[in-house]
Amino acid sequence: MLMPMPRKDTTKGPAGARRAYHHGDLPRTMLAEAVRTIDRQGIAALTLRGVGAKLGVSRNALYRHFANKDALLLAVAAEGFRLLRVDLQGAWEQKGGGALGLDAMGAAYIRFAVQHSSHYRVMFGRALGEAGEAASPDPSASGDAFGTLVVAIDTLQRTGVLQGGDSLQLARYAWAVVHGVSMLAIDGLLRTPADVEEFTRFAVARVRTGIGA
Amino acid sequence: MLMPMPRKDTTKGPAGARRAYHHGDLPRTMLAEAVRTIDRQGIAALTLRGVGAKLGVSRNALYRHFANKDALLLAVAAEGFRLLRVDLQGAWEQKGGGALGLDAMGAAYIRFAVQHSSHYRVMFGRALGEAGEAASPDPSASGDAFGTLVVAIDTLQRTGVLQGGDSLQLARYAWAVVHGVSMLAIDGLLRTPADVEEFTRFAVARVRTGIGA
DNA sequence: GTCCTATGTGGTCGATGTCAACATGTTTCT
DNA sequence: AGAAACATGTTGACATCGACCACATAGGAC
Repeated sequence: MLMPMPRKDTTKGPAGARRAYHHGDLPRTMLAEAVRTIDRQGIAALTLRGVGAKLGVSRNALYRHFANKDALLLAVAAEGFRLLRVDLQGAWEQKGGGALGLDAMGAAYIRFAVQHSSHYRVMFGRALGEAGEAASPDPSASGDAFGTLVVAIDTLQRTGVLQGGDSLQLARYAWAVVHGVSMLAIDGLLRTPADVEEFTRFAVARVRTGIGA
Repeated sequence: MLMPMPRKDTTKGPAGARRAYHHGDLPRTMLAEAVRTIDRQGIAALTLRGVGAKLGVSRNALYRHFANKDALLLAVAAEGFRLLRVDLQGAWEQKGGGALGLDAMGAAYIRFAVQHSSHYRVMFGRALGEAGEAASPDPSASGDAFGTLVVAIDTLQRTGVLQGGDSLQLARYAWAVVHGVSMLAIDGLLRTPADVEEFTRFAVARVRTGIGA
């Protein structure tokens, strides 16, 4: 039962592309299953044994691809930051930058948090080792996403769309707002999706006013 | 070893004040110990056995005062919301309300999050049952703290200090900002206390601009 | 074919949350 | 005062979980 994932395409593709030993890219599958579990039952319900079982694989299989449970969560967070960066960048570019681009980034951020709430919770929920320093994904992956925002704001300042001043401070402010809004949305203080959308528009507009666009 | 806490003051105070059966208000002591542990080792390191040991009391003693571990964390969160409400109210009143009062509330919020980061993480970290509905302390205790903010903003609108509009939206916005700033501060993206203070001033000022004071 | 490495499995251990049964201290009722 | 009722703390036991270990198997290198 549970069909050991008949994905045995032993693609002997070009050099070094090692894949499909026994199972067929377990790491990615496990990561996806972890996210799925968190989505449906919460972080607390995530168990290595459970992930293995769902994939028709024995418990310890995971240890060949992740150092431990924290590493798995860390991978979820990293994936989240990567996806977030892509979304932000996409929103910015689709609007061709400018003030509209900044607004779009804000909306995209919040939309990401709502749609990928599992990723988002892991990214910021400190479910990982909360010793806090070495384990934190912020400097590396988060930096990518945050960096996207900094660059955007910096661009707006140089093109005169935004007032001058410390671009890092402004970026931090924008980040704090969208993050705060995301938390409110995820934690259910904004009931309906319509509420979320309306408040998103409200907040994004206030940021523009506050930031001086 | 571990001295069973020689706090046997059998205060037979006035009516009904039941206390000091065996230990001397274990519930409060346990709550404090839980916070202390989280402060020093993180939420993940909080264990019922550990709390019991530190208090010179066997593991299950806790179960006479809390339904389970989640209940203990819930109590921490509830205490946090209570303390936060007091701080916010105090800041508002000390400045005699007005725009200055609102600024003071913002600063007080962030200061609370930084100084009581353990409480704060539990309050918003979803370390509790993340099924999310029944367990959430938001409607009750958080409502108290959030309500303080709503009342303040409503007052400012009626006295003409603040522009009109949906006071609930404005309050949500302010909340989102200070929450976002708090997260940045707690997660170490603002290195020094001076950084935190500076960014707090910056953010509070932007909120005022954005909100239209 | 043989060796090496990558990958998956089962055994086991310690830690943990929780339930049940019991022991002891405190209050209340008569 | 004595008994009954209750509050509080303890020990025993169990299931679950993360993690380590030794072992089995698959795939490629030579």
